[in-house]
Amino acid sequence: MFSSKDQVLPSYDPTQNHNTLISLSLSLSLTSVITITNQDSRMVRTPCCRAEGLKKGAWTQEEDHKLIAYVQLHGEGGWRTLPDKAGLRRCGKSCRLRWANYLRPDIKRGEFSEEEEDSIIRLHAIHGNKWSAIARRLPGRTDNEIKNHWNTHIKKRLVKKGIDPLTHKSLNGKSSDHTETPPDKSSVHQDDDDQKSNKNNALGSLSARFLNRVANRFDFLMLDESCLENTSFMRELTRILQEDYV
DNA sequence: AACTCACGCAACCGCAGATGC
DNA sequence: CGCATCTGCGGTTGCGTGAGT
Repeated sequence: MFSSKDQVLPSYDPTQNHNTLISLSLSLSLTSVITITNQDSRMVRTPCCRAEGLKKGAWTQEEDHKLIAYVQLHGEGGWRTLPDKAGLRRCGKSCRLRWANYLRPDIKRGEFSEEEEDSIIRLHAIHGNKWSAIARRLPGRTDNEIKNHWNTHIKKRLVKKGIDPLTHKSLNGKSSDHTETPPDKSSVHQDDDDQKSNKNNALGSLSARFLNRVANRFDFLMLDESCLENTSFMRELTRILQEDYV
């Protein structure tokens, strides 16, 4: 049931938030709509790496060794303070990423098998671009790796086969219900403008990120592919959001 | 051999949600 | 309860490399 990621990261249990998620009302989604659409009022956050002189770019062997040694000794977590303690001139975020995507001992390197690719396609049909959710179900593969593989290989292959990688339906235009079709990522910024100028169209042009968040909140309900086919579910969701938003 | 282009992948960035105080 | 900080996630960028000319 648990992926290797969960085993390696005992402090992180993706299932533990479900009760919290259940209690979240759709008004939270409304908040998300407003946040997404109002790019101009985007909150300014302090950069994660305030200190100057922090190294960026490719990691050296020495840095890798330091990070591995530290994590093996102290475990994961405390990424903010880890660089200082481990003697690394790196941002904590960068350390976490390096560990999670490259240094973790359980990471499976090398080409994706056919079975793995099939799983990715199937899981993408259910979860969309929720790479971490997909990664949890593919032991040894990281979300970053899966995301890269999807974008560089699988997506192209599906298009070649005449399958829309976003909807997983035929590109021949058989699908007529666009309410369940996530928007193309390239249209996200344009969509934001549309939403500002036309409130009624807001729901039809939400960003993929927002849809993913909504999907995430319903993750515990969407346990199989039938949910994807369940257009009434999507219509109901749209209706609820519309009621909240308008 | 030199140059350009396309591709793949590691790493970065900015945000949202979780958590701590 | 509200604010600040930390962590995780998805989108994006940019560098290295190999193929093509």
